[in-house]
Amino acid sequence: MASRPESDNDMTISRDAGGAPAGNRKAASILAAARELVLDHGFDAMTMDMVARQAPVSKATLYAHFASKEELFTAVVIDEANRITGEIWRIMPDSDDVAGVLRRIAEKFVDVFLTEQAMFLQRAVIGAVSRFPSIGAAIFEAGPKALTERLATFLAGAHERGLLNIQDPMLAARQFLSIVRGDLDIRGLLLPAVRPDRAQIRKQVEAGIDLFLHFYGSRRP
Amino acid sequence: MASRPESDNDMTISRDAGGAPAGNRKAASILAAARELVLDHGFDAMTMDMVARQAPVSKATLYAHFASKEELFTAVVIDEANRITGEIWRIMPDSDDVAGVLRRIAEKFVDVFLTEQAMFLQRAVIGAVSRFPSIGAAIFEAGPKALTERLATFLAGAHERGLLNIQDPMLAARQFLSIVRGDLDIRGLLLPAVRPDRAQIRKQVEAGIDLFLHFYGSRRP
DNA sequence: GTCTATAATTGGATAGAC
DNA sequence: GTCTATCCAATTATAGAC
Repeated sequence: MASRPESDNDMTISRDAGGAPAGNRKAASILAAARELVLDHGFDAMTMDMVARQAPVSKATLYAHFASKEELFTAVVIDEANRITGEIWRIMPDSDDVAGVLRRIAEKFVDVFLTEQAMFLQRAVIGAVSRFPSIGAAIFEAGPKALTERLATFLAGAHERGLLNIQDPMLAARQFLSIVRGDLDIRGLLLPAVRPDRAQIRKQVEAGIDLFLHFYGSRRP
Repeated sequence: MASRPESDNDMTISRDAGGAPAGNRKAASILAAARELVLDHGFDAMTMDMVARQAPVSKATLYAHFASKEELFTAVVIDEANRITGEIWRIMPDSDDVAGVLRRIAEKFVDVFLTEQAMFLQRAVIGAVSRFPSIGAAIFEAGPKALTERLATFLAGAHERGLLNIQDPMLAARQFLSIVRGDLDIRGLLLPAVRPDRAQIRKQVEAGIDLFLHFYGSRRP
């Protein structure tokens, strides 16, 4: 967690063009600092003093931009979730090579969602859900739900073209993502020190695709 | 979360037989209070004052039994994890009715692991892992890892008896549990207010067993 | 808008009497 | 072992000068 690229697609912050004053830069640096601290320490272990020190701004300035710690946390989390899920949206093409598309989706999925960074985010969010349920709902909508629906749409299209035989696309999409995921998410959440084994992940992805296609291949099960 | 049955299998607390004085009852009531508060609020939102008030004991008494908040939290979590996983151990028989066994495992699995209670526990643990990694490791060993290994042993036995065709029992066990789980864990963790749909869960379990057996059934895939 | 300094509260942990 | 009362550090949030 040494260095992390700064978020670049936040809607509330315009780029620092000529006219934009230092205020936006301050807000951006606050958000960047908060992002790093949230990902490293979670909600509770991150203090507003730490944010102010790292930004670096005064606490008064910090509160001038974000009314409370919760609001700052929510801003960080939603921003990050959109950034992460956006990675997968881009590589969801409509091709007749079903196995190839599934492989690319699966590999991108494990690459993006199971990174150390995404794990820190999930840990922070899950730990905060009890107190801020709306954050959990927002993440669920922007993340797993959107991804499953997108995949289900692709699977339904493949079914109509006779490439697959799928009666319930949403169920099949959930199954596919679950198989590919395996226990990687649990391991990542509970064992922060253990680095995942890339070779085993690849093997798990391949085996998952085989299992899925063996059942949903065009021949009627 | 109105009432919750009290834990009854804690090793550090003897039952309140004749000789046992009030000390054990105090410790038990502390643990019960902490358990409820941990499950309802998580580690940080639970304060030692709340525990003392709910036990009800004084804070000094509390600290006489548990040296720190972390120690109390760990005691609660390990105790609860053993209780939950113990539920599944019991119904893992050695039968030739593979589909029946898998169905019973899957149903018990979703029943036990995906209860509101277990979800609160997972939320509390995951939120605390960043600061107390040993807790995450302990839960992982006692929970997912032990269950997967046990299931893998059963699958390997079925393979040797010619009932299934499984080359990698651990991989297959992970796949089976993942399919059955689907996105129920994510939903449970992120959407505490949403009650799971029992009918859909049952359908998901059945579909998962079909998918699994279609590939690993005795005929060579 | 931004800063320094501080208020106000909370919460983990303890002292001393019984 | 248990209680009441309290200490001390940390933390969120704000007041007032510039």
